[in-house]
Amino acid sequence: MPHIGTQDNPAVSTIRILLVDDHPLVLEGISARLESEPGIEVIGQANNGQQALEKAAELKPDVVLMDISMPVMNGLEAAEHFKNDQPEARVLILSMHENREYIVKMIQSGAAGYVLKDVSSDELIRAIQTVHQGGTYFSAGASEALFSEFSKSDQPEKPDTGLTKREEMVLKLIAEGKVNKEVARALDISVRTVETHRQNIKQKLNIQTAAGLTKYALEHNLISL
Amino acid sequence: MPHIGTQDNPAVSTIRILLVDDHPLVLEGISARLESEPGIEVIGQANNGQQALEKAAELKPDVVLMDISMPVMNGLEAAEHFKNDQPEARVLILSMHENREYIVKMIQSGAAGYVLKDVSSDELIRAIQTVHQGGTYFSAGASEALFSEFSKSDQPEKPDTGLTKREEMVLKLIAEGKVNKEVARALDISVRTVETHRQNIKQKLNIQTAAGLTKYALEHNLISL
DNA sequence: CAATCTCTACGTATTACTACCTAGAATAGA
DNA sequence: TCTATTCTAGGTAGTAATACGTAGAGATTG
Repeated sequence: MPHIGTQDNPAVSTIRILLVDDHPLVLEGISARLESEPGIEVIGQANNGQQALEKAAELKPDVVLMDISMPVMNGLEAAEHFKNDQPEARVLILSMHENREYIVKMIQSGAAGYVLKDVSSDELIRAIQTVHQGGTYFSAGASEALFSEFSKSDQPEKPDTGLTKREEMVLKLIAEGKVNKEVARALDISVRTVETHRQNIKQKLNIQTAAGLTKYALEHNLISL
Repeated sequence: MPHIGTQDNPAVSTIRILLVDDHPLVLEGISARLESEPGIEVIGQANNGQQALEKAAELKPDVVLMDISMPVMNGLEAAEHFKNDQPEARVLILSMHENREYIVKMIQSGAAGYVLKDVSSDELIRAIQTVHQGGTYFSAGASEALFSEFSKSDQPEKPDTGLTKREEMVLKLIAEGKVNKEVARALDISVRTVETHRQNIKQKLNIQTAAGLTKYALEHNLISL
């Protein structure tokens, strides 16, 4: 327990942690490891979300290190409550679920980070420090799960559009909002040629309108917003 | 400067860093600070994205710490190239831009993290360690910018377009690829009215073409892909 | 080398969109 | 209540896009 009036860590204040997990063993293990770390102090433990909220209200932890799956009140609900009732507390999720949905939900519920249980204790400590400083932390597996779609969505599959290069080029320019005349100028070809391309494109893609073309181009990442 | 052949850090291999920034002063400062950190080694520097790619190909850094705004080839483009050409290198963006668009784009371009230039050197080092271990790091400001909408994203915010409800409706239908006649039928109004709406919309948004309208609608979440 | 594909370009007619107006009815706000 | 806004609708003209053709030059390929 913290004492007052004597010399504590001078410059860096200790990060006060509330540990929440329904497995006593996990609780103990992590607690022991964290306690051995200077600058980190485990000020309390809880077995479920309900308890966590109560203890947090009393202890005012800096960081709440919490599991997701728990009885009584799971990490998701608990995170919601933390966001509303005790926004000062930074919630760091410690989970074994690598599921994207989970992670996104946790973020939306206000969690500041998400580490998988397979991380090293060093990494866990780094995560704690990060969220304490206001940052966001995702461990490798989590960030992968979280951003895999995100990042792949850049140029995912270039699914064979059936369009020729030239047609794609024309489509791209049209989708960007250029009129035929401008496209023609840009590609240094006749307006009629552009029209021909345009027609062929629409025929190939079975699209009728200009707006449809733009939508198509966006869907297929020929252009970006 | 690094030496070879003598005792380096034994268990933990050194994190080899390539620093990229177009400001020599920044380069020097960060480099000096990082060099003082055990476990981190600045193996090279570059002034722009182009150089960064070349040097990286040669030096094979673990982490590329890179600015966004640079001449010749900016961080965004460079990150793209890294993703494609040297995916082993983890790209950590060091930027002063707190803009959400920037951050999202960087992630989509394959960056493993994004730290604002106002972070402490301790935090920067933590970020480096994080991305090196495969994690994702966002500093406080960045994660805030990144997830503020995300968290709210239950209803993906509708920024005031200045359009009336009816105009939005028309715009939506147009953006979906409907021609005026279809819009008119859908809303049970005259084609002329749709045309009027269309004109007003274009005037309000300062957009000239139909394709532009679609793009606008997509950008502003009036419709989704 | 003939067949195919791609890119280029034009003709003609029709339809759609655009620009720039006016204007009435309904509604919301000061 | 007066006013501004919104939604409705139209006139007139010009510009752009579409539909449906044809067709030559150049590259690719079986």
